[in-house]
Amino acid sequence: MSAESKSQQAYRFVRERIDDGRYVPGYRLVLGQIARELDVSVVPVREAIRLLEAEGLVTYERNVGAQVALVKETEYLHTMQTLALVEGYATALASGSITPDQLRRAREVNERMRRTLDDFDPHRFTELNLEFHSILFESCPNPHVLDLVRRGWNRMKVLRDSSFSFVPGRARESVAEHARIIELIEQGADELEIELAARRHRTATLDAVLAYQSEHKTPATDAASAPTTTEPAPEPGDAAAASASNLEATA
Amino acid sequence: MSAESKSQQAYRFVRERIDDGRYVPGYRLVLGQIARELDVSVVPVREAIRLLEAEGLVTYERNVGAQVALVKETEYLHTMQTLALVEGYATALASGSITPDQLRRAREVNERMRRTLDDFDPHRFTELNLEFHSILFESCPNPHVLDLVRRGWNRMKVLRDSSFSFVPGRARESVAEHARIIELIEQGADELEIELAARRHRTATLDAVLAYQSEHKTPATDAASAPTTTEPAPEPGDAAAASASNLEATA
DNA sequence: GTATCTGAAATCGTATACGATCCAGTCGGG
DNA sequence: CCCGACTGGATCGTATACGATTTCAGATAC
Repeated sequence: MSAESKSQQAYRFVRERIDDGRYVPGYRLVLGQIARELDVSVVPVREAIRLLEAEGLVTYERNVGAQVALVKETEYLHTMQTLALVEGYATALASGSITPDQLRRAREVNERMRRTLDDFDPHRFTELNLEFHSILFESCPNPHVLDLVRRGWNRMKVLRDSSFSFVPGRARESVAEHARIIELIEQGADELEIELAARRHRTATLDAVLAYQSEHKTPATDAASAPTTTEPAPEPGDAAAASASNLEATA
Repeated sequence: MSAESKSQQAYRFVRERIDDGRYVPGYRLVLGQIARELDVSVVPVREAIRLLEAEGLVTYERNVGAQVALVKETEYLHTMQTLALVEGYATALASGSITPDQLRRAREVNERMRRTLDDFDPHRFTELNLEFHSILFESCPNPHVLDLVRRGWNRMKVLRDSSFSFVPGRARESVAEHARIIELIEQGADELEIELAARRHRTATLDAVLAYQSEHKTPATDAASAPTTTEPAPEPGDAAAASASNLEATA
């Protein structure tokens, strides 16, 4: 009768909360508690948690439990680097079969991004940015690569609260680079050229973030470098609290 | 007391059998049966199966069960393409911090590969090939990328029996390309240059496979195009049988 | 001969139960 | 005062049990 199994239900339940920030990094995921909330038993919840672990969204220790993954600065760097790689490639692969309508939509979204520059809203900008890039690689014929891109974006979501990714002033350049990429695709540039342009676009953001960071807080402390010994993890009670601030513009 | 949990035990049990070919693609994985073999209950087995599903090694359908993933020709192409991408990048990233000892080992392994050419043993060649490439990217500083490379190799293992990947005569070129890559790294070439060389090395193999295939059996039928309706899946009894033949040289 | 129905067997999905493990706080010895 | 052993509570890990779903063989109708 039920369209989805309880383990899938549990997966979506937790996943949703990680994605939108209700479960912040470090939040402890207690099987029994989640099971009670969902009115299911612990077995499907456990299964869901293990899947999330396999995706890298939560960490897990035997007989101890799970928590939303805590990430370090280097983790952010590596994720972004990988995302630059696969997304650039996906964009290049898709460029061969992109439709005029997709190009039109991409231009339009980028135009909307440009218009937000005056009255800047990082949250909105990030949303549009995701939409823009999605359009560019949505006709990528290799589902493997697309899957890797999705993973990269998901990972970035978890990193949202790490406060590494906000760089004021980068947005304007970003819009210009978007325009450049569209231009390359329109004039039927070489796939490798498109790939590298898209990759550089992401790498530039990464560099900007790192530069901004080393400029503003030189010690550049890792967030939660030793999650087991020190305890920066919020307790079950204040999951909703620590979120809702600190938005970013990973453009 | 036990070093590993039963779910991990079950995971390794099945994984091992998929990797070495005892469970061929299409082999039906019955929870209760595996549980009895391992003398555990079905719960940890189920968990293991779902993890394997998340990795793409098995397919799963609700209330029906799991089987070792059946792959099509396009799947092989996409996997190889993705592997070319991430492995090339991993190699380039690692080239910056590669040690003289690693370079020496790589040269030595490639030399061993060259010596097998006269009395060609595809199995041995493939082993050495894996070792060669592993050395090149083992000092890659980005664990994400390395993880993607590992996934790619694992996926290729499942594709082993698909008979797409054997191309006589390609081995010699492969050894030469290996030498070229080492040369580039030694002379401190640009990272992008190394990346593209390593990528082309893989892409060339892919092209060779496709060419060989279209030349020898023009219809180019997909293996098991509709696993649900037609039933090419071997039954539990003959798991050990269909394997042990048909080795490949994915070089 | 083919198509459809039906019931039993096989298999899956999850609730429940209970032992195992970990953690934090307490107590006693040094 | 500090440190190690002890203990209670919380949580995890898995065996077992049972209902739900699928599959398939055999029977029946056409």
